[in-house]
Amino acid sequence: MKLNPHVSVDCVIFGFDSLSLKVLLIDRNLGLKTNKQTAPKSLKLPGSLVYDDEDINTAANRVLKDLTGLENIYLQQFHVFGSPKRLNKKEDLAWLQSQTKMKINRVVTIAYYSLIKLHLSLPCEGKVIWHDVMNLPELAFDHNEIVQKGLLTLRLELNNKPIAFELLPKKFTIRQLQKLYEIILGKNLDNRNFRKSISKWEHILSLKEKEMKVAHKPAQYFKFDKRIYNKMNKEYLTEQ
Amino acid sequence: MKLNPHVSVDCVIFGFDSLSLKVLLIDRNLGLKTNKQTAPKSLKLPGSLVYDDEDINTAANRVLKDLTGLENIYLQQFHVFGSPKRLNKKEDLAWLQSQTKMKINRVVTIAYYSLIKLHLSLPCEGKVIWHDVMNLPELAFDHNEIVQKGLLTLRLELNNKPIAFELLPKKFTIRQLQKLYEIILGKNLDNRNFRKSISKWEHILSLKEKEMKVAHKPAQYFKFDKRIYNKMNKEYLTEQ
DNA sequence: ACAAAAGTGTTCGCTATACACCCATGA
DNA sequence: TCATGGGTGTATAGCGAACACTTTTGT
Repeated sequence: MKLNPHVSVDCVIFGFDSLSLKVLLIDRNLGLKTNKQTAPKSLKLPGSLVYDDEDINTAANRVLKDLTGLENIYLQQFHVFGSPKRLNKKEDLAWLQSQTKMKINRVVTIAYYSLIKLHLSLPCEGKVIWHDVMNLPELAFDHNEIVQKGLLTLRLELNNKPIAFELLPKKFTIRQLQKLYEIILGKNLDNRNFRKSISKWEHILSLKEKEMKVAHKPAQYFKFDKRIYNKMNKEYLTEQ
Repeated sequence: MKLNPHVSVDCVIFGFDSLSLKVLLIDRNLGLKTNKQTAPKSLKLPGSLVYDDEDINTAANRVLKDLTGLENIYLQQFHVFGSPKRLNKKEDLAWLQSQTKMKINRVVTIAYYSLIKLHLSLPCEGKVIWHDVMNLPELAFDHNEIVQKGLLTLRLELNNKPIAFELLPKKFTIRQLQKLYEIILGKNLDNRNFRKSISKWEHILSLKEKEMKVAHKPAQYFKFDKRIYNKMNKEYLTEQ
């Protein structure tokens, strides 16, 4: 099974820690033996060339699984970056050739975004960097552009698909949900209006459970019910 | 300059003739000398492999220009089709190899959709088929799937971008605009409510001109003003 | 008692929807 | 004069936005 040197996938993996939105980055100098202390960080998105007989979605899932051990994760293609100038930085091309041991001229990359629950402990700790999605440093290739486009896509899809719940723990408070919306949309929301609108969403169920040991009125926990969501959504689509 | 045998672009080119939404197809048996009369139609979307040093957007524009002579046309990437099984039909693979004279294993294709004004006379008449977008016959490769996804994308973007005017003549009637919306959205709209809502769109200007020689009350012509649209849209985006 | 976040209602303007008739023209 | 599509207004329900205070807990 041979890697195709012309087509790759790159994953923008988002996570949410109740305070800010993070993106998973890899330091490609981390494994180097030389200059361990002094080597500058060289951050990039996780990605891979695609195998000759591999579906591109499978390739994106493979990258995600190899890195985090997770499967059946929300993962969606959002844009192709196909400029021949993508590899113009010398160090990027050099790194790619040394990694793959292939001669590489140009790579068209298909960008995916993925949403994972950051509070779960993953087997990739230490090997990866969760960086705040705002104020990213310069990344390899055109990866800054890819993250920006991914964030924009996330923002546009927030109102069409139940993606917020992919980023939150199974039980969450309204405050957490609102904070997540505020970060992704990039604006503050009115707490009363927010509660009012989600109280109409039948796919959000309140649990009996409340927060414990917090120095304020404890918040109610809620959960997302996928079955109800799908049922409602189906009705909505068919009545049009 | 060499074609890259792994990456292609395919274009779903939509047109609107005031009655139905059409898609541009090519009969790849049309040029064959043998069986001129009896050869079955073998329809496909226009597309091309990408040159080694060519940007993918440039490649899509090239396909469009070569076919229609048109430049600066609305053209947008919407999905990548990357299953290794895309070329599973024997006749598809054979045709591709004979066309390109290259050995081809798998091709990842980036699908674009494009909107053109069908009432303009194009240099491709006779060479292409404008087929109603509904009830398409079986197309080559996975091109049926590509058209369906393109149509879905068009539907979703209709409310976010001024794409309807790319399909209409420069001056158009409200009825034409409504008909286009109805076809793309797949449902009937109330004429009074439709007129009411677009009368609020400041980027649609009524012209002095009316229809002539029609056997009913002549309709007012309108035009789309891109400058006003951009101004409004900019204000909308910044005030969020 | 205080700090800190949870939770709760009302008003107003806008928008979506439903619905029926007269008008201008060519044939 | 008839057939054809153009063009018009009103009433209602629901939604989004603005806005301030009380409640519950831990310290």
